[in-house]
Amino acid sequence: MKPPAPLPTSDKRARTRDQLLVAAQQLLVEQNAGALGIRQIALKAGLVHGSFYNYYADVPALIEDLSGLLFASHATLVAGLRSGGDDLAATFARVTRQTLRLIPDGDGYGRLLFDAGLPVDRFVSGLRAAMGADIAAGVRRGVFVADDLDVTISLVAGGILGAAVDLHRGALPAPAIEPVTARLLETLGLSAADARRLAFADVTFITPPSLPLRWQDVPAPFREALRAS
Amino acid sequence: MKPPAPLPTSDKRARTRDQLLVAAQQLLVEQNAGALGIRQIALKAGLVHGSFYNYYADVPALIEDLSGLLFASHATLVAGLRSGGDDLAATFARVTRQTLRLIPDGDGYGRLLFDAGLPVDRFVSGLRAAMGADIAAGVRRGVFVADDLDVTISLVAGGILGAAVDLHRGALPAPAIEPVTARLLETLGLSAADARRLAFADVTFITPPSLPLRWQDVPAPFREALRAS
DNA sequence: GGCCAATATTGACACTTTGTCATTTTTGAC
DNA sequence: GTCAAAAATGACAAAGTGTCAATATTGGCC
Repeated sequence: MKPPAPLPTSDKRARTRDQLLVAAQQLLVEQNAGALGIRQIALKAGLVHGSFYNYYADVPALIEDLSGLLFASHATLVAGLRSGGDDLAATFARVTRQTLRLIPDGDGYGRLLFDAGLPVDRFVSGLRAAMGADIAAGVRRGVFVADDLDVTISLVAGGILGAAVDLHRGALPAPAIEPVTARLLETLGLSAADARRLAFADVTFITPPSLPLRWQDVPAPFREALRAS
Repeated sequence: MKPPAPLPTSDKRARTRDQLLVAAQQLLVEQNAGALGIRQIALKAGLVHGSFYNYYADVPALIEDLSGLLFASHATLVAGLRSGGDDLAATFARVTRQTLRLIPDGDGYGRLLFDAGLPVDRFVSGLRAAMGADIAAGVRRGVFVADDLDVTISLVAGGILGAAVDLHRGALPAPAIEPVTARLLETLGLSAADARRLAFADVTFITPPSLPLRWQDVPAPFREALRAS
């Protein structure tokens, strides 16, 4: 079987692995991660099942890489939002709003995160770490007030996750994103007025990367820093 | 209903199914749900793998039942706490504290919920529903204040989940449970002083059911109401 | 205690999937 | 254009899944 021609190119390895990841994401639209099979993924990616093992040891290994890719993709987005200015409260509001906006009527971020059975540990702990650092910095500068920092971080990170889950389920409508952001800012010690002002401020949102995600679309510095495995 | 049949009155069926659930819980101490095999579970329960199919269609079906059992077990616990009194704020504090106490140094509730790869959807949405009803009732009675009920419920439910995750990971120490409870009560509109008083009140905790869980240990009314499929 | 139908268990079977690997094909640097 | 390294292939052994007719067990009834 044969012949299709020699393809152009350079990093064949990276491209083939992305093909596997793309195939997995397509299958995850209709299946749970637990139901994915090596044969299935490989065929969808245009490979014979034996070739899968050139890239991953087994399906969980691919799933973990996909989960890392999802996190890297979000981290890239956040980095873009963060570079806007150095007002920590305003940055928090921007990041929170844009993150929550990814969920509801979506290209499928919500499904990937909450319904597909991916391990979201890395995502959640990464979110907590990044946000924890920002909140701690805000407290040091006097922008935020928190008598018990760890408790505040848990509640704020949990609140964002809870809102995301509810947005995905339809238990919260999309217009609730700004009120949620405002109340989180209050939890961080801002006055109700300031919280509202920041949460409802006009902002231009960065367009998020569309699915399916590919490592090749992740800027190189992030790719190297975050592709753990 | 079966019109023509001498009905079995034994609980052998229920006992064997509980054996399968127990075997699965034992295996989940060291394995992910995705890695469980029918043969493995059945052998551990003292059966041949073919017998498994008398009880569940496949492993995901058992896992779902286990997830329902976990929720039923918690719901039973909460019902016991709730019957204490009709002060909604005090009840909220009791339920939150006892729920969070299950997680950290545990018989394994934390692992089962957060690490074993069980689908926690039912648990999370059940928590949200029960808590949402209580919060709404509290708002109606003037015990709680919430301008946007859905937002408040999302943030409070998410906060509890977030704290549970962090307790399980060790990012929050067990003594943080009461401060977390206090801040959640503030989110519900109580004054800082009232929140602290309720969150730190002396209470006698009900001892939770120990693992492994069995449907036979769930009181009959809850068993019937919650054993979905 | 012993009988009997309903029910549970068994083990063998066909089928699917996984993981390995020697071989063939493709790639891209020279 | 050549060639060593890298990737893809397909056939295989091993393991798991799901089915089912046959066998064993259970508990109600006398």
